[in-house]
Amino acid sequence: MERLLENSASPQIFGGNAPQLAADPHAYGEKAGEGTRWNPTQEQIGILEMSYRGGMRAPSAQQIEDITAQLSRYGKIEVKNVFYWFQNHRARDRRQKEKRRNSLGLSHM
Amino acid sequence: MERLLENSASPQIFGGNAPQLAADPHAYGEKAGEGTRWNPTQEQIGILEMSYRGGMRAPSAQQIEDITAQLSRYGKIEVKNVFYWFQNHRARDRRQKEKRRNSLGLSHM
DNA sequence: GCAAATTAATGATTTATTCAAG
DNA sequence: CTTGAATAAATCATTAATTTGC
Repeated sequence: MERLLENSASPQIFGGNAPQLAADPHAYGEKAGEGTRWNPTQEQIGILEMSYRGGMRAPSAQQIEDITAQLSRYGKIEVKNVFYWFQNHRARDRRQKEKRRNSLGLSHM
Repeated sequence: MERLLENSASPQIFGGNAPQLAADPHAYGEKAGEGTRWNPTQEQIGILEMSYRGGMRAPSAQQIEDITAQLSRYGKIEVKNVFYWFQNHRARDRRQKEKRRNSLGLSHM
């Protein structure tokens, strides 16, 4: 499906060099260690969630870099992974809340 | 903060009798079977937001009346509710946007 | 127990918006 | 009115959990 990726959903935070990742199922394992998506460790997830619960929602470029540096202690990670993590977490958190809100009886009348 | 509400924020749209609307937080709900504020249903919110996203920002008196008529299908509502909804929604959007902008330089470590 | 098959989570991309420069 | 900057929403794609048949 060749995503081709024109890097649109990211500010100048990670410089615009979008990674060209392997859409081809055969492409893993052999080569240059590239093409697999970031797979966060438990420590990384823990730190990210603590930050989020502590109120961090849309960290600045600087904050993202700091977090990335901290997380890289526990495994390979890039700035864009942290950026995406917050984006996805916000969106999914919000969707859960909406769901909850709807499930409370608000539909009478 | 004494707003006292000189009906400055409302055009001739609802007949000059600006609803007296409680600048005072305590003023709702207590009185004679009237006075509870509008509590929009999910359908009403959905329609309003669709209108807003469709580009409607400061609807004319006629447009407001049309919308009110449409929304009244889903629950009790008045023209002033619609007028205020747009006013508040514009302001809220603007504020959220500002906040996001600020968060780029903001750090609160 | 163990993989293949299926489903659930979640990382990464694309699309549609927003406000407000110009 | 048009465009720049920056998402958030929606979607796509891949990985992990799990279910299932042996």
